[in-house]
Amino acid sequence: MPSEPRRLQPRKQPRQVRAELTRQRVLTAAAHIFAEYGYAAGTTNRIAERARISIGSLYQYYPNKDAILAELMTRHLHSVRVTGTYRDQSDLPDSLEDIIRMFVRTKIENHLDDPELLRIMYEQAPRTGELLDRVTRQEQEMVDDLRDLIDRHPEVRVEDRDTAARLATAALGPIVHHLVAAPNSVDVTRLEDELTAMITGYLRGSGQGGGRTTPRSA
Amino acid sequence: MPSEPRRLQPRKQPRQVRAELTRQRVLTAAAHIFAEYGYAAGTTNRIAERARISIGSLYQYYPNKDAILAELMTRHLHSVRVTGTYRDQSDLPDSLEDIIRMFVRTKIENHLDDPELLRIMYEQAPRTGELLDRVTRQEQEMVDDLRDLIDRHPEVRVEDRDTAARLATAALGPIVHHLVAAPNSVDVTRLEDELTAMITGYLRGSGQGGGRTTPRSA
DNA sequence: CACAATTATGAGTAATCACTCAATTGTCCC
DNA sequence: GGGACAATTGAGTGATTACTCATAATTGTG
Repeated sequence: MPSEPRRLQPRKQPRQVRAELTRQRVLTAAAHIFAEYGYAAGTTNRIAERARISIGSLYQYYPNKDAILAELMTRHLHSVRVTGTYRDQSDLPDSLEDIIRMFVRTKIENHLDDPELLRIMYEQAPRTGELLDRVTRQEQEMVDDLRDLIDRHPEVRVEDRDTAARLATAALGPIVHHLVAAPNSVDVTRLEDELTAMITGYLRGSGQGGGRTTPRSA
Repeated sequence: MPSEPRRLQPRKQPRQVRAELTRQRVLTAAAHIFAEYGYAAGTTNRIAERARISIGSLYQYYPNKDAILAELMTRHLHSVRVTGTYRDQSDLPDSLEDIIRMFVRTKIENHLDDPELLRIMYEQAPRTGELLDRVTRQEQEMVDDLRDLIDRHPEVRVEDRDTAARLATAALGPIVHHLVAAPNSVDVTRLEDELTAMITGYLRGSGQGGGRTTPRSA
C-alpha cells in the first residue's frame, strides 16, 4: 500500500546566505548518510547530526524525508541531461562503435561521482508519485535518444530496433550500478571498452541470424 | 553503521506436523508481503496476519525478521544451484550460442517465479553477515561456471576471458531483474533470444578487434 | 482419561522514527 | 541602538516497529 503522494517543494524560501548554506549542508549530509545506511535506515535525525544542524532546521527547508531524496534525484537527473545533450547534432562520430562508446561513456561518467548513492536512489527510492514519473520519463528519453541514434545508422542490423534500443538501455543502467559500486570493481576504462564492444556487436547483429538452434523445452 | 550479525537459525525445531505447517505458512506469507511492501515496510505483524497466525507463533520459528528473508533467499539459491547443474558434462550443446542460451535461459527461469520478491531480495536484503556471504559465493560460482564453459570453447575470441565472464554474469542478473519485473515487460522468449545474441556476439569478439578509435579525452 | 510436551495466542514493552513548535539567537537596516 | 524579520534550536509527540512472555489450547502417549 504505497503512501499517498506528498509535497516535495520546500516550505520556505531561504532569504539569507546563512539559510542557503544550511540547505546545502543538509543535501551533502543526506547524500553521505543515504549512501552509507540506505534510505530507510538513513534517518532524518542522523542527517541533521551529520550536517551539524538541528533537526528543526532540516524541516525548515524540506517538508519531509522524501523531499530530500527527491532533490538529490532531481539534481542527478539534471546533470545527466546536461552531460547527455552535447551529442546533439554537430560532433556525431561516424562509426557505430564510436557512437555507442559515447553513449556508454556518458552513462558511466554519470555514475562515477557517488555510485553508492546512485544505487540507493534507483533501487530504494520510494516508487511513487512525482519522483517515479520523473525517473520513468528520463529512462524513456534515454531509450528514445538511442533509438534515434541507431535508427539512421546503416551498420545496425537488428530485426526490431525498438526492442534493441530498450534492451541496450535497460542493460546499461543496472550493469553500471552493479559494477561501478562493486567491492572489487572492474576498471572503468576496461568497462567502457567491453560494454561498447558488447552493445555494438549486438546491434550489428553479429549472431548469424536470429534463428534458434536449441528447442525451447529441455 | 550496519548492525552486528544476527542469529538466523530457528530457535526451535518443529516436532509436530502442525508446527511444520505453520513454518510454511509464515514463509509463504512473507514472500507475498515482502514482494508487495518491500523489506522495510513488510512488517512481521503483517506477515503473521497474512499467514493467519499470531505474531507469537512467527517468533517461535524465526528468531528475527532477517531470518525469514534469509530462509527465502536460501531456498532460492538452492533452487538456482539445482537448476543450474543439469548442464554438467553430458548434454552440453556444441555451438557457443546454444551454450550461452542455456545459461541465459536458466537465469531467466530462476526469476520467473516471483520477480518482485527476487528483486526485493537482491536489492533490499540487509547486506551483512552470513546472508551477504552466501549471495557473493553464489555469484562467484556463476562466474566460474561461465568461465569454465567458455574457456574450452574455440569460438570465443576475447582478450581477457576472466573479465568477459565477470561482465557477462554481472550483466545478466540485473537485466533480468529489471526487465522481467518491469511494468510493460518484454516477452521472455524474445528476451532470451536477444540476450543470447548479445552475449554470444560479445564473446565471439565481433567488434573488429578491441582497438579504440575515439580518443578518451573529449 | 491423565498428564506432559508441544504449539498457539496476543496484549504489552522498549526502541526508534518522522516530524512539530515554542522559545531563542542571529541578521538586516534605519 | 532597536525593532522586525529570518533562521536555528532541541526537547517533545504520536505513530510504528520488532520482539517478549505469561497464559491457553492442542496433541501425543500410556
